[in-house]
Amino acid sequence: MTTTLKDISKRAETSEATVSLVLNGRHFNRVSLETRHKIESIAREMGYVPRRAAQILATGKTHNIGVILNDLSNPFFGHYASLIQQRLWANGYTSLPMETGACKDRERQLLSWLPQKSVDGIIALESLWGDNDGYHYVEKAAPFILRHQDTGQPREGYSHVSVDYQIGVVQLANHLKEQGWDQVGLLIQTQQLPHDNLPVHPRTLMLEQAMRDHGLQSPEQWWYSAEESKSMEHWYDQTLAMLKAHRSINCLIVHNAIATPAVFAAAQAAGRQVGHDLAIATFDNNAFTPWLRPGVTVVHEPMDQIAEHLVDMLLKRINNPQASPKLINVPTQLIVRGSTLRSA
Amino acid sequence: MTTTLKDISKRAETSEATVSLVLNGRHFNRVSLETRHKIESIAREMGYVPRRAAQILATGKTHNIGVILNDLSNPFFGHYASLIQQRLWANGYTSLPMETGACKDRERQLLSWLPQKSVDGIIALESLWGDNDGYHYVEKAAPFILRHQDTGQPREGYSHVSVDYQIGVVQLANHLKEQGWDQVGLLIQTQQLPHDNLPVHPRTLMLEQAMRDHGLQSPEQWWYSAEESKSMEHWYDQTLAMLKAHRSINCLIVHNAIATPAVFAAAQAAGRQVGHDLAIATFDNNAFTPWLRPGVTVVHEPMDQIAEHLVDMLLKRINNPQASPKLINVPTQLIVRGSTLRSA
DNA sequence: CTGAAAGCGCTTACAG
DNA sequence: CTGAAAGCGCTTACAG
Repeated sequence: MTTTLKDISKRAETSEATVSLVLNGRHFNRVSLETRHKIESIAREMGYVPRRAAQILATGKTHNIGVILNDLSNPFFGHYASLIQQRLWANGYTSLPMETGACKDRERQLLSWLPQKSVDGIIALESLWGDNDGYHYVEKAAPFILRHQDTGQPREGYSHVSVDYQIGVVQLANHLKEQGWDQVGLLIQTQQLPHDNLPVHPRTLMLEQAMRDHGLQSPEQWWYSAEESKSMEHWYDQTLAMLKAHRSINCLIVHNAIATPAVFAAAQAAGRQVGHDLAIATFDNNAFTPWLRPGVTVVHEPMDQIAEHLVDMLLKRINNPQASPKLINVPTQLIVRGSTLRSA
Repeated sequence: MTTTLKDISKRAETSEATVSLVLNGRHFNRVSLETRHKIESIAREMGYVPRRAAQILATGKTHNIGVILNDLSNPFFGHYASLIQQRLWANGYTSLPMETGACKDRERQLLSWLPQKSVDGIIALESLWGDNDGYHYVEKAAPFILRHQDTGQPREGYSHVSVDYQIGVVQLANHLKEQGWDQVGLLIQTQQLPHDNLPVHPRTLMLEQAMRDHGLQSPEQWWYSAEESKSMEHWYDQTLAMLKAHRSINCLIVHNAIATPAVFAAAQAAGRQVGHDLAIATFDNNAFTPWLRPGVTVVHEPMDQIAEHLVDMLLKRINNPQASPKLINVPTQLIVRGSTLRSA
């Protein structure tokens, strides 16, 4: 049916080995120009494409990279998936984006399933926090790089890119204080509904600390589970309720830029005017934050740079597995737009 | 290193064949309960995971599906990637989302590369139109399903889901006419910069026809290449220019919902008020269109339903390759929101 | 109920 | 410069 090495070798009246060498460009002084041209033209003519599975089985290299992320329909992760795929492709690798759906069990399942199945390495975009020890065992099965937002302390046993929200969050608190926005309503995300020993998102902890340091008050906080945070209605309802219950609030900090259109709508419904009597700031810059009116102030992580680091670190690790794990720290940056600027 | 069937068969004192049968659940009355339990417990204990490549080579089935799409960072395609991945997964398949970057050559490359390499079938989300004949040859290599937006005429040689924009576009023209928005500025996307025999997007053609049928004027049109259409600045600049040049325009139709925040901003900059002296409508509903103020009227395609069709048709075709190709027509629907409603 | 054997399509020493 | 051969780790008739 489809053509194989053997087919080509027969027609070229040579051995499979020679065909393999030629087609993989591993003929230096090893194959005569004549047979080489012959093989190449026959391969082209027969439309030969090597069977991946056979190559993988023979070499032990898949040239596949698993990319673990929360949800492809979220443009934040979609953008990362795109950046990573392009960079991997340029290096001869294929990326396999796999969704966890913000489910820790599913993440674990993927993490244990992927390495032995069909990838040479794994990049994980941490969207679930707490219980970091779960990552330890992965590196034993395959090179593993994690992007996370904890403070940049080295973790044992695997490489990681730490996105430093400390910087951006302090810039934000400082900026809000300067502009006189001092009563902050927090719309934050957690992993489940709040209870005793609830895993709080690391950047939320940093934010609270920075606010205390700058004398910002927080009369009210709302917590969202990852599940709820997908519902724009939910953000709208809760924002509206918060603004109605606490007239003193003059600033909203939203965990995720995706939600800002609903938050803007709620502010309008509450009779507030963003930039006049209400500031709004958020995380995770995206395509529309500059274009809402007013534009949305954002603590931004440099996604292009991070994607490059993730890929480059992983490929280095694949080529040199016994090197010790590395940590790269990438600073975030506050982008100030109209939503936190006091207009006259 | 990692455990193989042979390792297990040795420890269980049986043959690889028997181990394979048990671990694949193909023991009916063929393996004794005793050896079966023995094998299962040893496999668990040794943490056995089958090598995919070996299975693929032996069976010829990859259980991978290539999903060809424009750009994962675009939430429209990201959402499709997510829906398709979940449904495939539920059926024991893995999806490989692959970006074309809106490049026809790249698409062609993927289309010829994937089948023989590592997939059992292909789902393509057409984002490049014209030159449809290019798809013919794919089906010969692997089952192939296309989602496209042409009129729902059967195409030869492969199955497809035709998203019927005719319906939604007529509803839109009708609605605009009713509301008295009759001077329409068109912000449309094309594949390259306009010239003689330029491939116009099928739904643009339908829209123009529907507008003529309803007596809507179009004093100005702007065309965007797929490349330009990624730039929000571009949409903003061009919208502003259009509104300034043609004061008579009282309605904008935007090719892609992604751009609407920039279009709204431009309208504001031009001193226009959406819902009062300017209507805005668009295609491809997304998470924020309901939440801009006013909400954005949209011609919507039912993505969940389409994703289900795509996956189900493909799996059927894989299981029954000699069945003749099918066509499913899915209607679009107009969702009316404030952006096209005349407010008092 | 179970095992020996061939085969999937490559790659890679190795021998010449 | 080239070929014969082993091997990657499974599955699947087939024979018993």
